[in-house]
Amino acid sequence: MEKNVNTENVRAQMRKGVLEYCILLLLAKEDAYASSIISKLKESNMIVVEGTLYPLLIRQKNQGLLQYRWEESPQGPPRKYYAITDKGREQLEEMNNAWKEIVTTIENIKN
Amino acid sequence: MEKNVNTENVRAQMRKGVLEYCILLLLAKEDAYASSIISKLKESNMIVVEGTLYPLLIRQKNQGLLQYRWEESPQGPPRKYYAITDKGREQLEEMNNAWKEIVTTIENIKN
DNA sequence: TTTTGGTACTTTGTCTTGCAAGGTATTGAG
DNA sequence: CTCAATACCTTGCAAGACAAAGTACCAAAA
Repeated sequence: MEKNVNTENVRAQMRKGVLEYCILLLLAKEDAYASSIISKLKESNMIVVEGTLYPLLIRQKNQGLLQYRWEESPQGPPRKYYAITDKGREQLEEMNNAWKEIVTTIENIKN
Repeated sequence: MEKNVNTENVRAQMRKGVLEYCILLLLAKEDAYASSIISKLKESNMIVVEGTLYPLLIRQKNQGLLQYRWEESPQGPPRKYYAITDKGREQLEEMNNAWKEIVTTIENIKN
């Protein structure tokens, strides 16, 4: 079905633009490790895969937006819990504003 | 000013996700040529440059979403007027839905 | 007639980023 | 001691945004 492929592309592209925003939104509420972030985003229809998320988390950590700590898991290997930093919260503020602007812009273009 | 650079990056990334959507929204209202599209988007705070827009229009044309015709200009070289096709309008419908979903998703994540 | 300035379209090269696919490591159950 | 489940990480490819440079057309001034 060509239509479904197309539809997925369209959604995928829009998601990309707000992925980093979503990560910060989630981590602003509570610390989380990569696999749990993927689960949470999936619940919200934001499909992300490991190969996308891990590099993204590392990038945000390198920018000083996130930090992490290791925690034992009840089962399996230890988990890398990410937490948002003060700088991350500042960035999140910027993103909140940027998001509002984009939404407004789209409304404007639609008239 | 590091903050401004960052702010611009944030906005730029979000814009990317909706650029194709904005083009179709504009062309659904009236035909336009590249330079005028850039002007219109600039008015709406959607900064786009030539090197981004031209390949994008060509891509959308190759996908059958747009078609074009040449028109004389009152001054300077002729203009390539783009018009949205039926297929383009279908795609626009998909994008409208995708956009609504994304907005809803962000609201959900914010709680 | 040649130059200049404005308008418009196009291409090239670089850099970033998303993602599929494959890899490594830890733990507990059978 | 293997197997399954859970986690984390890396590599290689492809798409796309953008800066910068290039081409082309037209009209008016020099």
